[in-house]
Order: sequence, then C-alpha cells, then structure tokens
Amino acid sequence: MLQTTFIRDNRELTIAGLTKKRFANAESAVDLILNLDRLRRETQQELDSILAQSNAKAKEIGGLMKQGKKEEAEAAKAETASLKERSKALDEQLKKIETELQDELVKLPNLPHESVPEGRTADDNVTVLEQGKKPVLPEGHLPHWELIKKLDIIDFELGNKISGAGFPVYKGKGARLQRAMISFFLDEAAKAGYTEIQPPILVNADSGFGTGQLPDKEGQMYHATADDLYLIPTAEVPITNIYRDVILQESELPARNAGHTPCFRREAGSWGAHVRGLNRLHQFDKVEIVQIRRPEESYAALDEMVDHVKGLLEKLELPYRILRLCGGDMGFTSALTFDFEVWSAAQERWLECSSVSNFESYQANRLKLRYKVEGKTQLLHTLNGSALALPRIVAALLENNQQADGSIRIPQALVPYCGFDRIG
RNA sequence: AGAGGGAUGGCGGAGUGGUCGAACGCGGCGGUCUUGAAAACCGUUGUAGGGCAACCUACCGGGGGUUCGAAUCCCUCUCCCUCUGCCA
Repeated sequence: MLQTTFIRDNRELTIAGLTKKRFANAESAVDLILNLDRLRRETQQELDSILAQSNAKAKEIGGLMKQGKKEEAEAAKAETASLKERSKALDEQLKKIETELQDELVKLPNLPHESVPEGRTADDNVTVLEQGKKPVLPEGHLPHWELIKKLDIIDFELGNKISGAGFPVYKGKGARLQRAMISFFLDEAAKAGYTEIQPPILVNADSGFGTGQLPDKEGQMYHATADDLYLIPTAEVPITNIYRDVILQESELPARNAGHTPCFRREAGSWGAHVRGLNRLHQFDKVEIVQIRRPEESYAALDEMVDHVKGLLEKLELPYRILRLCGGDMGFTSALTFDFEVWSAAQERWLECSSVSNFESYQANRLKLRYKVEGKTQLLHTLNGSALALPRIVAALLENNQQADGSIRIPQALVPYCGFDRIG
C-alpha cells in the first residue's frame, strides 16, 4: 500500500507510476484519494478540538465534585450534552471517511522503479541475460509428460483420482528427486546466509492482506471457510508476515529467511494449451528466499538475490534467461521484478521458474514493518524470490537431460542428494 | 469439547470510576564518577494521527455499551493458562 503522505507530496509522480503499471484512470483515482485525505484531516481536526473541550469539561466536573460543589457540577454536566452529540457524529463521519480512503488506497498497485521498461504484456519484457547452452536432444526425444509416464516417476492419473487435476503424485525416484532438490536449495540458501524457516501453510486473512494477496487475489487462493484460513500460494506470505506489526532494531538487519513449503494455487481460468504436465499445477513445492532490508540497500539486496538464483540454475546445468518485467506484466505489489525462465528443450519453450522482486515499502506499509533509525521509526523494504520452484525445473531437467537410451542424467550437484546419477 | 482463571508499555508487575499514557522493578539510551570497565547516583526511554509550532487527539487483547469522565463497570469476540476428556 502506498503512503498517503507520499501521494500528497508526489501527485504527478504517483500518476505517472500508476500509468506505467497500466492502472486505469490513475489521475481520478489519485485525486479521489487526495480529496478523501484532505477531508479526513479536516474532520479529525474538528473532532480533536471537540474532544479536547469535552476532556476539559470532564476534568472541571471532577474538580467540582471533589470540592463538594454539587450544583455547579450538575450545571457543567448539562453543557456536555451538545459536545457529546457533536463528537459522536464527527466520529462516525471520520470512520466512514477512513474506511473509504483505505478502500481506495488498497486498490492502488505499487509504483514501478524507474528502470522498469514501458510495456503492456509479456512481449514487452526485456531480456537482460541468456546463459547456458540449449542441448541437442537425441532422436526420439520426448516431452516431460511422456517421460514421467514411461519412467513411472510422476503420476497425474493417480493424483486426479485422489484430488483432481493439477495434483500429481510423485513416486520412487520422482519423489526422491523432489526431496533432493528441496534439500539442495535449502542448503544453498543456508550457505548464502538465509535462516531456514518452516512456516504454517494455512494463514489468516491479516497475513493475506499484509503481503498483498488479499483483497486483490482472493480468487487465486484456496480458502478453508470453516476456519477462515487460506492455503498459501507461496511461502512469501507466512515468512514475510513474521514481520507484521514489528519494529526491528538496527542490529536485527538485514533479515534473510528461506523456507520450503508446498504452494497452492487455484489458477482459476488460466488453463489452456500450454499447461500440460508440470507446466501448471494446483499444488507444487517451492523454496522461497525473503529479505528485509534498509531502504537504501534494497536494490543491492535484489542483485544479491538474482545472483543467488543464477548460481542455482548454473549448478543444475540448465540454460536460462533473465527478464526485466515491463510495467504492464509486473505483479501488483512489486516495484521491480526479474523473472527467471528455464529452457524446456522438448517443448522448445522458456518456462518461468523464479520471480525475484523488490516491493520497497509497499508490503511494509501494509505489514507495519518498521525499524528505528536515529530515534525515528521508518518503513523497511521487503524482497523475495523463488529459489526455486520445482515443477518446471523438474520438467526442464527431465527433457534437457534425456539420453539416447531413454534414461535421464542427474546433474552432478544433485547426485549427493539423490543417491543416484540417472533415472531409467 | 466441558469447568475455572487470565490478557496492562521491550520484559516483569501495580492499578477496581476522576489530575493514569499509566506506580515500581528490570532492560535500553544519555550523563556524573573512573586510566578503562563494573558498581553507585542523576536524567531519559511506547505507537499513531493532526498542527509551522506551542500543543492537541487516540490507543492498557479486538469490537460495542454505560457515564460529565473508563485500564477500572456491562456485553461480545479472539487468544492464552490450569484441570477433566480426546488425540498425532
């Protein structure tokens, strides 16, 4: 959530930023907020002065009672009636205005960083790096959804029976490969200074709001209505919400946390031709890295996180590219996002496998995540990134590493974790 | 799930209708003392909104009510603890 004080002082900048993010009617939305903000302050000033008068009267009455001047006290009491009536009306008005202001404010996405390219769709994203050699596949190579069936390592039909579409069952070496990758990613994160976290995977609405999934993406999350809890779409939600309503000491910064969780996404209405096999699932595993940083160092932290993800893909020997997302394709809460895409050799497509973002103070303002600097409290910056999401990595690994004999070669870095160097 | 008890500032813990944003202790910060440190002593130490400022306002788990006035009384919700039951 943007800060009203910022919008107040930077009207033009806000409108320009929103427009870059392809937010419709930026100008009228901003002016509506500015009007509500002015009204809020006026109303509060009036209410405060009425309350100050009431308080003074109450003290006066208290003093008179103590001195036993009953009649004078009763007379003073009579004078409070109109003040009370007025303050009650103003209070209701103020609450209404505040609610309205909050509702409007929450609709505004984060403003993009100046380095974010103009653009509307994924086609306008800018490739900043392409790394690794695309493999030449052997004769008779298969897409991953055929490979997993042939090798009997991931079973969609079984998942379909147990749960439904998009909930695969990992079996044998398929399950072991999953576990190996999770361990590998967590170990790499630990080496990079991240503290390992095992968070809850059901969260309350306050947490959903804190990181920005609510109210914007309500329909994308599974909702356990009996207890009003949401299944997390990413570990970002519980891990970042550790810091909700927190004022950190300087000594606690920077904070680096990493965690593995299953992630649940309803993906309502996003199923099509390109979502076969592991390309899109309702449940998948992911290791997420999260940082809490001082504002002035958050972009250095973003680079650090990008380097970390690069390192993972290189150790997995997978060709990848990095995109700087354009204004129109970025997430609602992000100020700058780099997407990582891994090359899927049989599909001959790039698959998104990580998204690394700086949210600046947008989430922190919702979370009330601050720190003390020279005696003053100030909002911190939050960042997160996938390191990495498993299914598309598995898809690429299976396809890219398939051998002429139909077996799959496991990259060196994973062999100690798997306990085998090939599947099939 | 049933019965009872509880929720106060960074922590512990007073406060049962008026000058309480809240005693006291611990911790933190600043200072005196000291070669330095400790101890001792003195001072200071919550968050948010508004105002150029003096300052005003709100907040004692959340919400609502009674009252001129609520941390204190009433209602309600949430959470925690103890005992009983159940359970991985």
